[in-house]
Amino acid sequence: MDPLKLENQLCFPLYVAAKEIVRKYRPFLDPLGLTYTQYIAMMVFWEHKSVTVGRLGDLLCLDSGTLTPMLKKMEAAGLVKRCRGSKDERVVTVTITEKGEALREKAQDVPTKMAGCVSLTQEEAVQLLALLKKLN
Amino acid sequence: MDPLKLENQLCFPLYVAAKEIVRKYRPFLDPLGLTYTQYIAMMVFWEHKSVTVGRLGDLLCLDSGTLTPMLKKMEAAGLVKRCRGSKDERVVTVTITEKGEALREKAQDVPTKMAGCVSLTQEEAVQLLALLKKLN
DNA sequence: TAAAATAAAATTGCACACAATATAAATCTT
DNA sequence: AAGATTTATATTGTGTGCAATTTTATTTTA
Repeated sequence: MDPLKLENQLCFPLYVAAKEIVRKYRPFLDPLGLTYTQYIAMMVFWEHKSVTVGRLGDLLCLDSGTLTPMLKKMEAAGLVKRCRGSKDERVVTVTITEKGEALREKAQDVPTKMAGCVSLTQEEAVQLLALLKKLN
Repeated sequence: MDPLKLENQLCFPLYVAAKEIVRKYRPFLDPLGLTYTQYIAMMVFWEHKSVTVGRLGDLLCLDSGTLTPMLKKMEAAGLVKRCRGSKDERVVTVTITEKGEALREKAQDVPTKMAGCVSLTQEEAVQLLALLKKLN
């Protein structure tokens, strides 16, 4: 068993599967005007209404180098507002707008549609989730 | 159970795990002068010596938009050569160089080092692999 | 309290990743 | 065989993703 053979890697199917899932989201997210990364950010906003950039980064495992430009685009799209904190001016708090809230309705059926694209049973999904968590 | 909550997503842990794995490779690949994507490409060259861009794209699930610039960098680094086919001039065949072959020695212990970073048993790894394959 | 250390975002630079389009060559079709 | 179609890469444009650095603000420390 050659450990430097592509087919013997664990990382590679993981890398491919992650890209594949994002790709499968596209047809459902395009009509909403969201990328996958913006979509998971919106999930945070739908749940918390308002979070700092740092907190968002912790939740999404993304740094400011990725988030700052993306949040500016989302602000330009009218989905969120970005405000410097008054108490601590280093902090930027991002808050969902009415338009962002409204998008939630249109996103409602995305998870169901995606579930239809994934050929795993409920049990397998749970198992996969457990293994992925253990990986981190 | 809110299907639009981040914590209820299957995709998100997958997306995070994939990024995390690539991140864990960095300290081992940096000394070789390879990125993760270049590393998996080198695995193909170590195995096949010579492949077309198209075939490489099939194996790595990457398109020419990603491969062409990367292969040019790898050529500039002296790891591979790119040659237009003489029989069919549309085809570009990429061939590993001596230097590319030599890099294999230095990469030899990367899989072992990585295995030390992943907290999965052999059995769990097999299970994960099966679930990921079913996902595609 | 002034200087040093720390912290939060933003910026910069590089490397993907991929859709869409362009280019050029080979193949098919009539 | 000329035109249409298909095929293999390359190019373009947009959007991450992250390390490293910078900027600005806060906190700690001497």
